[in-house]
Amino acid sequence: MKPYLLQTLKELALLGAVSNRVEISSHELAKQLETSQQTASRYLMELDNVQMITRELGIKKQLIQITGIGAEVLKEEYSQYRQIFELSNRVAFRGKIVSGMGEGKYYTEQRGYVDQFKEKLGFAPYPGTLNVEIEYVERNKLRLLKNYGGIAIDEFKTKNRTFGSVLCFNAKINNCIGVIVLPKRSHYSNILEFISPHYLREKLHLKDGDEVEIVIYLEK
Amino acid sequence: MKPYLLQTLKELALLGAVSNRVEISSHELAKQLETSQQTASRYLMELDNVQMITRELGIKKQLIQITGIGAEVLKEEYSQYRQIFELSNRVAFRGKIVSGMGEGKYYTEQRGYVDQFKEKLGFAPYPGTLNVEIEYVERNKLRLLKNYGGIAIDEFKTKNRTFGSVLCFNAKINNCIGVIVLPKRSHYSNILEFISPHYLREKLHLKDGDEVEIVIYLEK
DNA sequence: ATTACTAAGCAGCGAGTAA
DNA sequence: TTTACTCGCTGCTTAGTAA
Repeated sequence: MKPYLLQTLKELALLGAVSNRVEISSHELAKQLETSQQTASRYLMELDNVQMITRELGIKKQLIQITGIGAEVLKEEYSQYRQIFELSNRVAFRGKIVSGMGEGKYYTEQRGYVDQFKEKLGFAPYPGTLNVEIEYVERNKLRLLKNYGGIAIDEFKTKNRTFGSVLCFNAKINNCIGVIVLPKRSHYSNILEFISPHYLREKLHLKDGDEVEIVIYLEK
Repeated sequence: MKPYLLQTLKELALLGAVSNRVEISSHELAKQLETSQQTASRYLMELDNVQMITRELGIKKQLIQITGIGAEVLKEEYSQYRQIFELSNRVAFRGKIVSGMGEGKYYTEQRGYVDQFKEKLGFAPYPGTLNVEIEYVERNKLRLLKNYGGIAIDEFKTKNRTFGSVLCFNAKINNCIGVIVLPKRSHYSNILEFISPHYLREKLHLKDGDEVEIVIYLEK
């Protein structure tokens, strides 16, 4: 959606056009938007074309109401601003399901991790992790997360090797509860690993390439 | 502020740039905004020019943080969306102080009105109204108001004439409590009349031409 | 008064490229 | 890799104007 159309839609919404028809001329709208009458008129036509408003053209003025589609767009925008200012104890990611190469299963079966998961998270994970690939740029959000803490799982040693400490965050994937596991060290990876008492891939009917929505909840 | 700059600022904020420095290249930003690297770079320069972000240019990437000015712009935007979706029991106006021609005083001194004000609003108004001129286009908001009700003051007759019924709405002008009085009949006027137990013009140090913010609170 | 067309001008876009 | 310049081209804007 073009930014100037969004602005126009918001202006109409502020005049009450979400729930009522609003009487406004292209000239008046132009004044509100600080642009010309011609441009305002064109904006209204464009919004009409993409079915975000309905218009009743009279001989003078026009009655405008925002449609369901238009209201959805505004709500999405509103939710992003809430994300910025209100829900700073939540961090959201979009990503898509990918397969690991069995390392998830290997790690989630280590006694040293499992015992701590039981103690600190309250469950033993289903063997294996659900891997979600996120956009590289979202590592900025991951950095936020690491600063905020999370539930620490300590490192431990077996006779063969050392298993590094990890940070856990309560999260939801497509609204289903689970836990995100991030290696405490290591640089940023574009894969988020999800553990849960259940086999999430089956429970959520997910296959590789599916788009998912992840929301992480910060404790403090 | 140009709409596309606002969108860019919002995108940066979603990555956490309000409270943290965010590491991002113009190419990555371009991908987020679905535009070209050159355009993203130009956007960042423009935002920098108007002091809405600070940049630390490294040889790779850049560290970006939103400034106080930038955060203000985003908050204003957020507040408008709240207006649309949350505070639909509030209606806000901007306007400027104007002088009436003494009619306010004439009306607010009529026994027929004063007695009803005392009974239904709980105070006798200071004689005279504080008049605020609003943008003509905001009559759309006034129409919303009238549909929602308000406190009705009934018409009454003296031996000389009839005084029409009016609708009262609890409101704040520059955060100071008072009551907006709208004639029940009559077409839309671009003047809002404010009554209060106090002499508001003095209490708020207002003079003609001053910009004020009015918020009307709907009961139900 | 309106809305909205045409036409011309100009701002913004992005390919190419330098540093 | 980066950022950001130039410059040609596209598309948005607006003056003029018809209906």
